[in-house]
Amino acid sequence: MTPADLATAVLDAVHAAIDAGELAVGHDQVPSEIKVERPKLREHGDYSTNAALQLAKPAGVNPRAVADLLADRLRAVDGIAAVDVAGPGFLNVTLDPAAQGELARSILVAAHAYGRSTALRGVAINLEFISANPTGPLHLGHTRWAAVGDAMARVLEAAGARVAREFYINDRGVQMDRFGQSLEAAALGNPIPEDGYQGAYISDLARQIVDDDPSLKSLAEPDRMIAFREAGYALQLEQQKAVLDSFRTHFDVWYSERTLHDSGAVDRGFEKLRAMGHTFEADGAFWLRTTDFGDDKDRVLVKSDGELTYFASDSAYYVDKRARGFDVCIYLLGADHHGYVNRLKAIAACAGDDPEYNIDVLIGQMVKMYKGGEEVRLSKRAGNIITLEDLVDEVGVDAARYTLTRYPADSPLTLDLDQMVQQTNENPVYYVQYAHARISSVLRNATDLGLTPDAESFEPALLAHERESDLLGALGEFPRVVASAGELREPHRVARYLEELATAYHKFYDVCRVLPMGDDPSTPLNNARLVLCAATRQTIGNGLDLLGVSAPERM
RNA sequence: GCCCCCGUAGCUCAGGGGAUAGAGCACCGCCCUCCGGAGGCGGGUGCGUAGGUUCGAAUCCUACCGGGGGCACCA
Repeated sequence: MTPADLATAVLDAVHAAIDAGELAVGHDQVPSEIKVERPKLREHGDYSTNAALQLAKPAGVNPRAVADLLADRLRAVDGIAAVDVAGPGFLNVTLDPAAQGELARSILVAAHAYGRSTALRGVAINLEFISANPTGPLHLGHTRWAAVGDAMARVLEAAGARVAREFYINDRGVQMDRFGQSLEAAALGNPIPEDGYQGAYISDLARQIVDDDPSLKSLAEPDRMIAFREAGYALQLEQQKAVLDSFRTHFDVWYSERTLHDSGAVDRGFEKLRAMGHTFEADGAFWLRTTDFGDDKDRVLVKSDGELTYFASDSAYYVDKRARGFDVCIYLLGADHHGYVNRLKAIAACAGDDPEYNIDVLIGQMVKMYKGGEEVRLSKRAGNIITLEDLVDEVGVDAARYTLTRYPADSPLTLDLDQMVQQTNENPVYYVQYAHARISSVLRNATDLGLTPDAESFEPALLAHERESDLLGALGEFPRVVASAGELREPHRVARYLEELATAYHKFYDVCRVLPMGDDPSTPLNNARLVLCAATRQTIGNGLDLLGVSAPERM
């Protein structure tokens, strides 16, 4: 019996009690989602629900009275061994060991599908993240979005959504020209312009461009700057793609801002917004009246000199995404963009969409990194940056991805690089991976003994040890964790869950012998525990996969 | 000035209204007669302050204090 099954049973009991006239509430007053959770304390049973506490008020009765009558009905449910009423009116449910152990078998049957759901089936989601300028290497902040964004995509896919990972290339505007000028200056041995890019990678890039085509240096202006700009753009974009590829973050769409303009999407976007009636002209400029929808001021789309603003691109881009068939557009932006949330939502509203559903703007906070007791600055301009590559070189893809995804993206993060390097073995990712490798080892040894987890002859009632029960309880949480991680756009919940699951396994392993001792014959208990091991390995593997972290069989 | 985020153990951080608030690191002990000790077990006067809502608040609301970030016909 899974938590979901139990929630259904509780709900059934509530409705039956109403039908029997024992509860004076309407069926429509019953919450559709009954909360069933794992109590912290063992003596509070396997599961606990506050259903009675919630129903007491509308029923106008003492919560314990409600709990009592629900308890009577639940005791009759198959698989439930005991129901206690505790505290103000909690229902503490203890499952029949067989009903609980059955979960292990069902996990083996579901295999890779365990944890997946259909909550978002049929929903097309556009998930945009990183979206760096193609003017430099990806830094630590981008790395966080790479890890979190990709994990989020995987979690949403696990809920049944169709997800496109999209990278918006900011390849238009004055930053690109500054980039070109910087490369040009470096190639010619001139000082880099004041407002240019100062990083050491600029001279490397300039050298490579000249090596590829020495004739660029002798071009006349403005062709020379443009040539350097374009060559640098191509190389830098290629480099970003390569490094993201090595980070196991694969984008489905690389969307160029230039393309947005060249394809007429901007005109189409304006057309749409004009048709919805939220644009106006004033002071020689063309505006979007975002104040109609909560923005603190209206925004200019076309400046009085005829130039488009960046906001014009944002607007057109959103309309374009929707026109490409996406139901929900999720943006993962850096903290420095938080002022954009309201105006992006206003764009959606101006386009006639529901800003509470069609658009979701998530703000990720900064990553600070300390090395040698001092903060490492992350400025792309300053040059002293930690890049995605640096981080991966030092700690590896698994540790980097895991460490960055185990925290909520909206909380500022401080990492000590020295600590990550020195204490690599202490990193939680190894704790979780170790559990997977440990189980793999047990299963390998089982194979050597001619044993294999057998779901057919599996006797679930044998898994009655406290540590086995705890482990089964942890395994049962996985689908709910994945579902809530998707709903809340918080993939870190999966990582935190895996740490708990790994702990439950290690504790089980410590006191429950899985394989027969010495030359002892294999017993049904050995098989039951092997099935439990296999189910745990499957769940850890599925969870790590959602984070894009490998599940090693040996370490 | 206006807006957003954050204040939880010595440090880094989890905790979507539930019962006695947790983990890792650091520190001190203990556990290998066979499945991986990268493990397990024990050791703690912590929710910034003050109100409010609730049967119940770290969680929701208000004010204040402290830290960070942001305001454009920039990109």
